[in-house]
Amino acid sequence: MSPRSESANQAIREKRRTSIIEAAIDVFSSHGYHSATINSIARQAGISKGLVYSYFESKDSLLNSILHEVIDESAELVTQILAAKTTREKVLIMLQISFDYIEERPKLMRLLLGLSLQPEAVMVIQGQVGERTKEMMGFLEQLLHSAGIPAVKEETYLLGAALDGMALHYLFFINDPDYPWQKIKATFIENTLKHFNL
Amino acid sequence: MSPRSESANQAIREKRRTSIIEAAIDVFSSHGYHSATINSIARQAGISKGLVYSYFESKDSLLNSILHEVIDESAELVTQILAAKTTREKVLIMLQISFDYIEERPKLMRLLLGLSLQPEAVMVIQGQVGERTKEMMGFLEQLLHSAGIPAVKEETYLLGAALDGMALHYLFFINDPDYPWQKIKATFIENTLKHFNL
Amino acid sequence: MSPRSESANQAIREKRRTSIIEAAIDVFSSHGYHSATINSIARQAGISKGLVYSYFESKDSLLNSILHEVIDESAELVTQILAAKTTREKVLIMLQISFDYIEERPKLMRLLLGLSLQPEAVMVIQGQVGERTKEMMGFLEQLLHSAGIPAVKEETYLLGAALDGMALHYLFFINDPDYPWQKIKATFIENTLKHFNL
Amino acid sequence: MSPRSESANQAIREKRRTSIIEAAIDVFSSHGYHSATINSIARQAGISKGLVYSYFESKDSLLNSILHEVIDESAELVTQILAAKTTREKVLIMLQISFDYIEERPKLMRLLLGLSLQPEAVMVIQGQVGERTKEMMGFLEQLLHSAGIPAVKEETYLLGAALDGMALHYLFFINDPDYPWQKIKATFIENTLKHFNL
DNA sequence: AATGAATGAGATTTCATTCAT
DNA sequence: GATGAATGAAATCTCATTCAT
Repeated sequence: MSPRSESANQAIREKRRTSIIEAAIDVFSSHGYHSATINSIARQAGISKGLVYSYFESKDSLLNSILHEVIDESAELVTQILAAKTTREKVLIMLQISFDYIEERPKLMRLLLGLSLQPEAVMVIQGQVGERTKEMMGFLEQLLHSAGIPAVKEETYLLGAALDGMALHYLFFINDPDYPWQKIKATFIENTLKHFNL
Repeated sequence: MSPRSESANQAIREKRRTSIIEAAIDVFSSHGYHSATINSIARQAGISKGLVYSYFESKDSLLNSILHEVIDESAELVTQILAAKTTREKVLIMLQISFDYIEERPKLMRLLLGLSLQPEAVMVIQGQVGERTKEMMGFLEQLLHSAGIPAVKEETYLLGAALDGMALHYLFFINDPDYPWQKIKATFIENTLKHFNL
Repeated sequence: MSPRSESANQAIREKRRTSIIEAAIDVFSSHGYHSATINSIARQAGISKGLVYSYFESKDSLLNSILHEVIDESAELVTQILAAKTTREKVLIMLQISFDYIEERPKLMRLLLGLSLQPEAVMVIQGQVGERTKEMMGFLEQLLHSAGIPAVKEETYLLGAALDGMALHYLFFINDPDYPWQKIKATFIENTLKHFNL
Repeated sequence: MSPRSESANQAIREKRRTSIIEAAIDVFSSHGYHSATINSIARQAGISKGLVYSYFESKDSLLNSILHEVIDESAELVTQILAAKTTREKVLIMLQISFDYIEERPKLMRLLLGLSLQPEAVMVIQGQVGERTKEMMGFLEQLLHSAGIPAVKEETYLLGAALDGMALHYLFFINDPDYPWQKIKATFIENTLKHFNL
């Protein structure tokens, strides 16, 4: 029989790549980058460890690829926020998107927060997580500024910190049945709008 | 020469133990628990690898001991807060103590936040960080409750999340000269008191 | 379309086989047998990894085939030498053929010399390189003997060693622009003829 | 009991270092650098593989250390040759030392010859083997020049090649009981002196 | 016949832990 | 009590070989 067609191979590779990345996010997230082993990532993806290296040069490069995907995704989300008309809507959508992200990609979120805590440990990352965070803060500042909020700089940092704190707590308590996430989220949104007089 | 007295020995051991724990917090904090090596901890403490094992059974047990010390320290801090008279004072002192802790023990803080993000990574820890966090939240709830704040549960979680978010950001931005930590802190305190009508 | 004729297929296979062998000599020679990968040999031959295995059972067997080809080639060369009439001519032709071989097949030469230095490295080879060398020495001895050279055995070994040393140096210095290979070669031939009073 | 004294440790380390280097020369020599495994070197040295890494940063660095030792040794030998008075003596001593080296350190010799054949394979080495070879050639040239030999350059290369060829053959045939090494060596010396009219 | 995705044994390297001194 | 030499399990990464297509 003839060999697989070029496009069939492309499809296989694209699918595998995605499944490895998902598996890696999962394992990096729960064990941390260094404790996670390529073997467990491969097992999680249902493949052999050798195959991981056919898709990613190294463990470092695998993490790097994940971060690049994240950054690309983030950029897309920002455009959604900018599409809103009033400031109130912009802030609301921003909050909504943030919480959606936390809820839909908790593992990715945990990975990013974990990496942001160990700048020296994971050399490869270096700027990347920092860059993304700063861009986010810049965007937030612009948003608040356009709403005419005084003391913008401090308020930006405070809002950013509050959002990251929410994410941290969500990840920490999510399996606790007594944790009233929906209510907390609603109260947070309410408090935020009120705080900014929106 | 006469042998060192029993009590002198004890004092030396205690001092050494503390210095190993400090070194471990330092190294665990910057490299992460897994990547930190006993060798580098020993070097940091100015002693030999072998001696670490005369004080702590294993790397796991060293981390465990750190956590116990932290928990004991926390308990002490709580009593300070309870000593205040008015609710406003209690909240103020609580905030002050929290920020002092973040500023004075950034490495410990980073370690704790990192551990809280990776529940599966270090089996031994499991409950401990969680226990401490929950105790903190309970205490916070009690505090807000005594101040007659409505929606106490949500507000407690929100305040806790905000404080952890502040810590996360402090650790992340602390080396950035443009980061206005003092102003942010002041604004946070102001906002919080205002939010609770204190 | 009609299927390719049997003989056309044969021709294609033969050509392919040769191209794989040439690629393998190239890669084995520059990286060493162990470090050479089937992948790079396939790439060098312009085909896929899998196809190499349709021509050769294994990496070992590929090396083996190379050696067999070499041995067959050598045998041919020997007949050329024997065709010469006088001893002087025989020696001259032998030297000429040796140097031609070194110059035209430096990669093969490097491979053979390398293998001869590592008897334990590649089990399969074991005897083969040795056999060939001994045959060569036997032939050389016969040649010198027929020229009435005294102390034939030692002189044979000395001539063989000198030729191998020339090859070794040629391979080592060939990229050095100051290396006067042509002059060295001429002087070697001159010295040799003089040494044997030819 | 008190820990080992500083000097006792020094002695242990020096001895081990030497034994690892000897084992490495042995294994590198017979299997080639790439095929040789750290495990087999460790086994040969009677230690665990981990200990090898306590003495040498990497396999590369182990090879590097061997080469440095070789280069240092070579320099010493050269001084011995220069101590001789007449040219004849110098040449004789040079030959003697060369053959002694081949006979006493056959494994090292095999390693060096093998490395000289694979300049691209063993990156670490890069210049080193080449440097040493060129220095040797330079020294040889000087020696012949001082003896008033015409066509010095070619004769130098020829003598160098002959010596390396002798080494190659010695290593190849040494286990063959019919190989008359002593006679070959004597004839070589005789021929050489005669060739240079010494 | 031809491809390259996939596997897994095996190599290098790291490091928690032990133990002789 | 104190040191660091020594071990070996485990992690990262490579590559010969297989096999579905």
